[in-house]
Amino acid sequence: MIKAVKGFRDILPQEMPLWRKVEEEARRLFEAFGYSELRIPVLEKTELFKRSLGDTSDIVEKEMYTFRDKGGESVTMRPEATASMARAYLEHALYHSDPVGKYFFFGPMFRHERPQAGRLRQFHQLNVEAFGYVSPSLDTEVISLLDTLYERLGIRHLTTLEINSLGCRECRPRFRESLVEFLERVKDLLCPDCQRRRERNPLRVLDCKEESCQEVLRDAPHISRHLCQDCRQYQKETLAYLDALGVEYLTNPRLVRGLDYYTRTVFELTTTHLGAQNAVAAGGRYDDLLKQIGDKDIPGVGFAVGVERTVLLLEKKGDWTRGTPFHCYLALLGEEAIKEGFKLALALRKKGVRLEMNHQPKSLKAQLRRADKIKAPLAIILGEDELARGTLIVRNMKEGSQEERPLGDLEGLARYIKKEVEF
RNA sequence: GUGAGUGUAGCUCAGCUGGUUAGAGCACCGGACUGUGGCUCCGGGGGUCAGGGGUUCAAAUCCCCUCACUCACCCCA
Repeated sequence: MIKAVKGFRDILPQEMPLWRKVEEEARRLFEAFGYSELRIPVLEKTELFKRSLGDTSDIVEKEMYTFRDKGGESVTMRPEATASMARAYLEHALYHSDPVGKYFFFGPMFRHERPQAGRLRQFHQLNVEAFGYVSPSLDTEVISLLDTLYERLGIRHLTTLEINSLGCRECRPRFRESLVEFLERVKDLLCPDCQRRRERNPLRVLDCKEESCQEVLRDAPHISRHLCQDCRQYQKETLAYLDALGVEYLTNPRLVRGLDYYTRTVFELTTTHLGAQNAVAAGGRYDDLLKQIGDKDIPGVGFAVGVERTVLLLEKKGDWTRGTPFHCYLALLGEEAIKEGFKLALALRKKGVRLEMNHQPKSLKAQLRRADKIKAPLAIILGEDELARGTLIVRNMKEGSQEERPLGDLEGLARYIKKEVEF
């Protein structure tokens, strides 16, 4: 048997209601905040991600689905959306029509990692990006949007919002330098993973989970002490806005994001309910990203929500899902009735009645059993006897009562059904 | 890439220290009730016991290899 590719999964009908809930709530909210939907392609030139994420980031180094297309060009299935959205923004020169560009996107991402609970090779993200302004209130808008989304979904209480500032192109290098210096001094005390991180991506040593490392890091340089005056003021204002809005958060000076392009504000929405995976959404400001992939010095801020992980939280909370409910089941007996009934089915369906019928001759018992199984509140029975009388039977499955109605009165029947099942 | 665990029906699982034709519940189909669902009772279909090799008179059961899945490390949404 041919099975799905490892790390790629089907989303079955029974899961769809929760997916729709997330997508619909997100769309409604994003639009309320002034963000417009933008669709980006699955495939991009590999160079885009190398430049934006950083050559030495894990994603670029070992997790991308990269291949040469028939023209010999190296292309990559997007591992994240921010770089693509920035590319689209620049490519279409959208900054000309409006100083601030606010966009959202929903779609699959691809990373070649070993799958485990809450981690897939194809997974979905909802992205929000605001290009054009450097402003604490814009950062706050974006963060409060994420906060509100989870609030609306009823799972904000299962998560924690953590915030930090990574500094800007002025102060971040200085901090990095002093951190590297510090790590050099204590390198023998670090775990083997951190030995590697120390050289590749020193900031990441900060959020190592090893207790021994955290012990050592107690004396490590603090990012907050290295922030320049502007960054310090920026963070202060951002936090003040969040306080004013009543957004609950924790500042975490050890919070570092895995992608290279972040500057100043970074944040993560984490949970303890997803096994080893703790991030359900994350984002931040990236004032140097657009310059790296285009030539425009345009700042941006945004976040990505892990949709699978969000759906898992909804399930954890106990949201239950059910399929599309039927309004009516049509039971037919005898060749003539089947012909006539098929026409009736189409007419009712055109009027919006969610109607199911059988496509194989079956006993009335079997047909009603199915009507019961799919929880249709009404069943219409049309057999040879009714056909001869020019009638049909409408049976109320809950009450067990039924009545005979004229076959020709389509309008009346449709009205009756709508009244009975209230749709 | 590294480590650990698990593979028996569509699903959840039983099958003790090897011993005839491999089981249950749920689900599915049907009958009891020739045209009236749910409840009950009865019956039915569905398995290369993940695959391959080995030990043995005999393997779902013991050993080895492979594969798949899961979880964790790593990384991240």
